[in-house]
Amino acid sequence: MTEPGWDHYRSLRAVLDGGSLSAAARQLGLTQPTIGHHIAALEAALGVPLFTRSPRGLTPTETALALRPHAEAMALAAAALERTASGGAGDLSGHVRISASDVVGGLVLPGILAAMRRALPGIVVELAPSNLSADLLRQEADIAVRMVQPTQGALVARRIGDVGLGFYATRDYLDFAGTPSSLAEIAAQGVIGPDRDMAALRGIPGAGDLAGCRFVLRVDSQVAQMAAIRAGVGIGVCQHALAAEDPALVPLLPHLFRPMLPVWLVRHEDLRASRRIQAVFDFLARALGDYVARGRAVLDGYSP
Amino acid sequence: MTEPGWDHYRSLRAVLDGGSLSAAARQLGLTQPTIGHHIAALEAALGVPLFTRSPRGLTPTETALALRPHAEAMALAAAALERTASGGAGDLSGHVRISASDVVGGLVLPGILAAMRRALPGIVVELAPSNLSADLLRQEADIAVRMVQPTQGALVARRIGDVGLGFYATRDYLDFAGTPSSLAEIAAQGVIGPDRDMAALRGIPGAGDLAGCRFVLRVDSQVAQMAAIRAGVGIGVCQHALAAEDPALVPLLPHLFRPMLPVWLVRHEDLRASRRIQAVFDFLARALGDYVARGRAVLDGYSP
DNA sequence: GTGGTGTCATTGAAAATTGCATGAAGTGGA
DNA sequence: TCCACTTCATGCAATTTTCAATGACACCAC
Repeated sequence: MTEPGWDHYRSLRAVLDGGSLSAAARQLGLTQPTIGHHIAALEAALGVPLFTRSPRGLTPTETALALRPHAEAMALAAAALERTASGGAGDLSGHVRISASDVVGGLVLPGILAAMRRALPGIVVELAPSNLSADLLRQEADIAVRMVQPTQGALVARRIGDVGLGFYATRDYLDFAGTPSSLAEIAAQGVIGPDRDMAALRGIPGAGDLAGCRFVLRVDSQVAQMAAIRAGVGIGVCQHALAAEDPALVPLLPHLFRPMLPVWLVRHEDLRASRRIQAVFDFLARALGDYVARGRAVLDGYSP
Repeated sequence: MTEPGWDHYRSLRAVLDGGSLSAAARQLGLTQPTIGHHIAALEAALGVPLFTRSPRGLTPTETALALRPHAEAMALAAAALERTASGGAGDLSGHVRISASDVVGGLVLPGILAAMRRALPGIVVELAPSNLSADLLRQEADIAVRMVQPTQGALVARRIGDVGLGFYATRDYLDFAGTPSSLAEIAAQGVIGPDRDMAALRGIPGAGDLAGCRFVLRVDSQVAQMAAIRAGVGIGVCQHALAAEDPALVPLLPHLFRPMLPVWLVRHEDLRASRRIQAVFDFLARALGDYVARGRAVLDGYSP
């Protein structure tokens, strides 16, 4: 048994991903016989078949499925390597992959990234909206914005501050449904809330009140919640700094209901050597700091 | 720029590891010109030099150092893949890599593994003693025994139970130094404790008393602590089930000082498909459960 | 049924990779 | 000073890998 090279693992991953030799060949820019050779070589080295051939593709055997997670891990590491290599690592250009929750990624970061485009013109950002937090250690992103404190040792985390949340609705909606003047009235009137991801609520200190509310619309995507609030569907929860950008939104009882979310900026410890990632990290830290401060100012503006 | 294949990354890693083309070639079973070609190809693809050549090897540039962690991650994933492939994944043979703290790996597991050798004769175990806990997500091990609850999402953890700790010393030592009859006397007489890794103490519930003690010997390795206790250096902390195996060891105040450590068995969520790892996991769970029960019985035996 | 589209397998030729042998150059010890 | 030993670089031959073309088979729509 001669040890197969890493290129063979790449082919294996591509076949597992595409479901056929041809698809894998297209994905890798090779040809179908080449991939076929790779798989055959792997099977010969292992002495076990990895796929059952059929005229409409390859079906992985149990063995191949067991190998899959490791092949995926290799692919992620390779992608991260290529990202790092994309700039000279010494100069400030290349790709940086940022992971953030959907609200942050969809509504907060765009403005910040626009400014970054001017400050760091060589940087190409890949934005990965995701609510999973395991993706940094798996190399799926270089930098992450998180609303919970990271607990893992291999990560470098910087606490940016806290964003305040509050109830908001459009003026139109309130004219139609009435403006509630207590938390009980809000609970009775109903709010826009999460669907299956009730765990999200538990993570928000001070948001216990929400759990007892009647929900008039349930969506897990907070971007969708935000859109629903803006469209006048009802009352919902949103970040103060975000709400302040839309003059149509009216704050409700900002002094009775004031949960706060911590904002953490996280990156892998090993990525210290990359000036590019450091630069992006620092830029995001400053910009998110401004964002957090803006939110605080908005909240202070609602004098009791 | 034509994309380099994964094999080139493997060569890069080997050169970073070995410090020269020749060393890398030896490591990979290739020849020096071949590795030279690979590095040259990578440099051409990146447009940046990765190494400065010298007659006594290659010195990595900053760029190469930035790529290193990702190349290492690929190597770990490849090693994990090969481990998984080593058995048919369907049958119960092949390599399994287990990570555990030094006491567990050095003193507890050997007995268990001896039994496993009979129960699962096809399994080859690689034991990696390490106190770092990040190594599961990095694929450095398939299964880990941990004394803290894992916090990460992608891991499957099973709580085995709690092991009790207590003060022990040899009869010889106590005859010479006197047998303390209170925690204060132990603190005054001095104990064998950790060196720089004081953080280890904080993780042990109920071991706060230790922090105030005078230390007569400081070693971070708990195996070394154990050896020192056995050799009659002084009083030290050790697991009841372990101490019970050595008739020379005498328990001290087992009812006044009784910290407990949780035992967790952890594996990667993705490795569900591997019957081999599942079998080892189950075996370890049972055996460690017995070990924990034995410790409890020992403690109960010390009637007040 | 029939044509179109997808798949994998096989062939032999072209292209790329690898290895061998050698040269040049620096280091350390006698 | 010279020799032994290490390193990397280079040119060329041999091997391996890759590709293009083709055949065979299965499925779906018409």
